[in-house]
Amino acid sequence: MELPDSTAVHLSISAVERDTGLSKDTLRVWERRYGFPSPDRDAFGERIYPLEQVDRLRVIRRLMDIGHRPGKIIGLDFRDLQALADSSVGSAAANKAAAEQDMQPDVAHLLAVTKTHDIEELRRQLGQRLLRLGLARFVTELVAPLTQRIGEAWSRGQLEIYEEHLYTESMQVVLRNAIATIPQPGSRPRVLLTTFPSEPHGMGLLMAEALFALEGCRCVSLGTQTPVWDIVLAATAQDIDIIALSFSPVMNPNQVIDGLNELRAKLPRSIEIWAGGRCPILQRRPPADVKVLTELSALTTAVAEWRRKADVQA
Amino acid sequence: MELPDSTAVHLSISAVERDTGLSKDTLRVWERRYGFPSPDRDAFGERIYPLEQVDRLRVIRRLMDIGHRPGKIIGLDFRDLQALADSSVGSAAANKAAAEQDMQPDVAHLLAVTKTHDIEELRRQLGQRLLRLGLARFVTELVAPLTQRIGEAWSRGQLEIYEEHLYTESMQVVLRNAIATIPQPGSRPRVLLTTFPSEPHGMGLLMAEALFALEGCRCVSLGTQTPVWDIVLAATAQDIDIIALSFSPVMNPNQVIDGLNELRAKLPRSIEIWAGGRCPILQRRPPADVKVLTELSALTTAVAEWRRKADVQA
DNA sequence: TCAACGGTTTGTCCATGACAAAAAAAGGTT
DNA sequence: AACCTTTTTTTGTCATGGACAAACCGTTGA
Repeated sequence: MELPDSTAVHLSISAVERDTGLSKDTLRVWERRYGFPSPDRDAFGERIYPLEQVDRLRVIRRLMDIGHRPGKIIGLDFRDLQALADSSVGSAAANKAAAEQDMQPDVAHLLAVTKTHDIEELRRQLGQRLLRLGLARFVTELVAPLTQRIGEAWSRGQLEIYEEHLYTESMQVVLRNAIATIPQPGSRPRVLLTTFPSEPHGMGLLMAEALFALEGCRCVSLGTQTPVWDIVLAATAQDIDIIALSFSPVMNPNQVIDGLNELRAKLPRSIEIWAGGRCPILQRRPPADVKVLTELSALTTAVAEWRRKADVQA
Repeated sequence: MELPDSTAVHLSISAVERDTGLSKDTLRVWERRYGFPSPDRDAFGERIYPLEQVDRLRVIRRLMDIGHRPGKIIGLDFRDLQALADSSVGSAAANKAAAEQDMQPDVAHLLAVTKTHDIEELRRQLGQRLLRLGLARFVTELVAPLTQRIGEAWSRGQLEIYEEHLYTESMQVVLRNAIATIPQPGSRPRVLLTTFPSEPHGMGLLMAEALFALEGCRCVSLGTQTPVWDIVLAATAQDIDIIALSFSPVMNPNQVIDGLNELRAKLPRSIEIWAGGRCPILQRRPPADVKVLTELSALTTAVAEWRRKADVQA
């Protein structure tokens, strides 16, 4: 497949912002300070970024999420970045070998199935695993790690966007179906699930909803991308106890922190905020008065703890 | 609820960007040109926006989505804006009277139920209607008009964003469940469903998927917001006959046209593009070689026609 | 009725300067 | 060596003001 015309292999600054998550300001200031990226200019003097530079920016972005600082890594070439990425992923989570060895055979297998584009087969296998493991283990042991692998594979360029979409859609169908079969008791806590406006990924929400529902919580999902103020409105209108928010690694760290602080300030103290998802900033600088769930498996105990506290007060 | 300190009732420029969808550049240039918004400054000389101005910005944004231009409406005060919103929605579609008179009793009833925030009740009633009408009529006669009303009510400010989210989520659950029960034959045409990157609304896709599936088509949904190039990749990889795209009224007309042309250019002639949804530009200036479905009900006959053509060629 | 055309509106881009907050480095004490 | 405090460096975001293409609007002429 060919890409003949030059417009196709260059991206505008706003396209790069969208694709990398780096703001226009940041892109310009990096160019000024570090000399990278070094976009060409079109006939109007506007920046146009070659695809290879955008790819490199994505890797840099990913390394920064792990904790590296731009000044140190921005000069490295693609090969060094890739090597650093591979090694850092290991050391950061202390699971170097885990990448291939510890990966559940099931996870590896399903990752492979995803790459074959055979959706029927993928969906069938997912359904099978669901029945075998039960919903709780299905979510914590398979969906969570598999989704993470898919994300990693995508950001390494090993997976096309549409393949990721196919996976997400299939998995959503399976999860939603499973959730629908759980009877909804009117029990406490009442949980509101959603994401911030800049977070379009809904998979984390579904995983959380499944686990909350299994614990007998009353779930109210708003879907993705709800403005902060509307989260407040919905929480009060629906008599909510816990607001569960999901964050993916691609979210702008500042928006995460600002949003959480703003939400906390506008919300009555009695409503708790729980934040989950594989977003680095949450672990590095968790805001006060927000419960950060590092692992999905922590959700069950957290609910139990909430109930104990509620009983004491009552 | 009190918000005593000044930081709480003011938002930074990035917070306003997040909440209104207006870029920082736009916010600054409006201030320069029109004198609105007119944010205060904090101790460091940075803009801080009072909540009331943010609310007004949101209304302006809504009106612009309908087709108004900022220069004309930005000077109006809140009351005038509200009035304009009311009248515009009606006159634009030339269905002023229709708004209340022609509305199916069911649609009106469910709109009312949505406003009560009682999701269980809403979901129960939807399920009931689904059984009574059957999926095809449920989609064309109830979901489509109801979704439209909800959108209108929202743009008139009669419905909060979170109420719209609640409706969307409930309806999606019902529709997805219904779709899951349809057996999937391996039959032609194979249909790929998705939206362009700037179109986050997935309801139209679900409605279309339901109808396609009922016609015995093989549906492959990518969910929302797939880049054009990935649509091409997916279509070829999945051996697709028809690409079905959904557009809501809020989509930027240029992006609609540009995207469709780009897609058409990159796609083999044998793959058809069908575009649906209540997007004005589609009817005013439909691009060549793209089938525009004005009404959902036209989908059934369109599929029949496609099959006839396919038979002739075979 | 429609198409072509000039004027206006509007969003986005650019360059450069500034500065607070976070991180790292340096220094001093137990 | 371990720990706290202070300085220095790094880094992202904000501000200003100028520029311009593309979209839009109203008008003219066929």
